[in-house]
Amino acid sequence: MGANVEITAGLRERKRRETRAALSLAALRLCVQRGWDNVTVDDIAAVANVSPRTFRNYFSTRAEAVAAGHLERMLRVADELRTRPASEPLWTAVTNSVAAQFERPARKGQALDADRWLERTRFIITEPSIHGEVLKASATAQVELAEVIAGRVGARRVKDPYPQVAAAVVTAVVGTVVDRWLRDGPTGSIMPLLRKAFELVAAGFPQDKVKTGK
Amino acid sequence: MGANVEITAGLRERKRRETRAALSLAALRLCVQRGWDNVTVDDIAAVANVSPRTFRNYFSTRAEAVAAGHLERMLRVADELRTRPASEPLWTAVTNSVAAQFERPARKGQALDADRWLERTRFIITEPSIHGEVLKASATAQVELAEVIAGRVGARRVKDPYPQVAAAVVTAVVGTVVDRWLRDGPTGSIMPLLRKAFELVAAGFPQDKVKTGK
DNA sequence: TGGCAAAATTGCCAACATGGCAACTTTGTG
DNA sequence: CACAAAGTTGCCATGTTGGCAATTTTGCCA
Repeated sequence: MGANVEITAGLRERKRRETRAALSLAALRLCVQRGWDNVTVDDIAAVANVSPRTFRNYFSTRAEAVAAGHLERMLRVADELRTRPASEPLWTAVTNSVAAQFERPARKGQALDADRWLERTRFIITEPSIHGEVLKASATAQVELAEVIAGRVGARRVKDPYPQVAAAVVTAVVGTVVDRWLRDGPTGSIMPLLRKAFELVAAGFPQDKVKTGK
Repeated sequence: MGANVEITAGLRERKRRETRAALSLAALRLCVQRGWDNVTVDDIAAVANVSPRTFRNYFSTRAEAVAAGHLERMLRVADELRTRPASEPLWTAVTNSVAAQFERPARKGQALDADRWLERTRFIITEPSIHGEVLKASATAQVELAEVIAGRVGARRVKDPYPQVAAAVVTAVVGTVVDRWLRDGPTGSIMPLLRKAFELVAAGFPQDKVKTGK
């Protein structure tokens, strides 16, 4: 359970997801374009072609709507991790799973997409008004992440703190690295930063003579 | 700079802090007592003896007011860490600093205080409506924590990811441990849980044969 | 000490957000 | 094809949020 919730469709469920996605996207688009303070629920609902009241059936706040994309993304990290070969060391697998969700979508032709992706990611991570919601979304996804990790390392006994703590660390590292990456002009790939950070984690944050790489 | 902001007083500043504290406390008290949904800004302002408009000069949302206590607490963790002997290993120092802020206040006589402290802590960590704000508060304090850690391990070079990542990990571990502690009937001290979690961190989350303690 | 500029408090208020309720539509199924 | 379940919408009462300007308090110095 929990793996691929998307398998089961059913027109009803599908439309629901579409509406939700449309609202979330509309919210993000408008906020990036006009700025957080210049977007109302009515605006979002209008763009998504539903009534303002319906918006509220899907999200209780604008912030939640905007952060929904981030939630999805973090859930995809967990999903990605699930598909990684068990032979891979945990932190390697995690690094790759995260990177897969935070690399620019250079795939489909247009470089325009990459720009917009960056613009949106930056907005989500940067805008103070939604920071709380974003962190909350991460925390939500973290639950699933913990389950995946538990399955991966083999839950030793109930109440083994390992999975929970490891998942929390992953969330923390991702937050820190993405933040840093965005600030220091996100020119290159985020991979090096991610790798370095998880190397630190894997090494237990050595305090002594140990030099960090080169 | 940053160490003890409280040294400098000035009547003005002092009163400001008092008012802020009074509002925050009033908010927390009322919310614990009546439940999140049954408390309005007006109620809080009334208890704190200021106008509702003044409340808004200090906090922009109820959630922020309630989470203010948590922010202070996390800042105290950073302050505490600053006073720890540099000889102490980082994770030991951190464990102690955190524990100092999350142990029940068994000091001053009344066991009543301990109960109320637990009740409030539980509310802050548990109530979904403020979860985002609490996480945000942690993130805010995390900045200071990173500075302290940087000073402690000796910031190698600018952009050294160590302090930021380590601080993020501390925040993550604290969140996870406190959560777990509260759920599993917070009968005893939180220390063992903290210690175990930071041992995991220090060990870099071993995946192989290594048995975790006893 | 008296007086004043800066800071804080407050009232007023318009625009939004939030969520309960009930009417009305759409969807999937037997 | 009829119908129960699920989804959408309008209506609306309460609260929230923050700008503006009037009023009061505070700290300081001549």
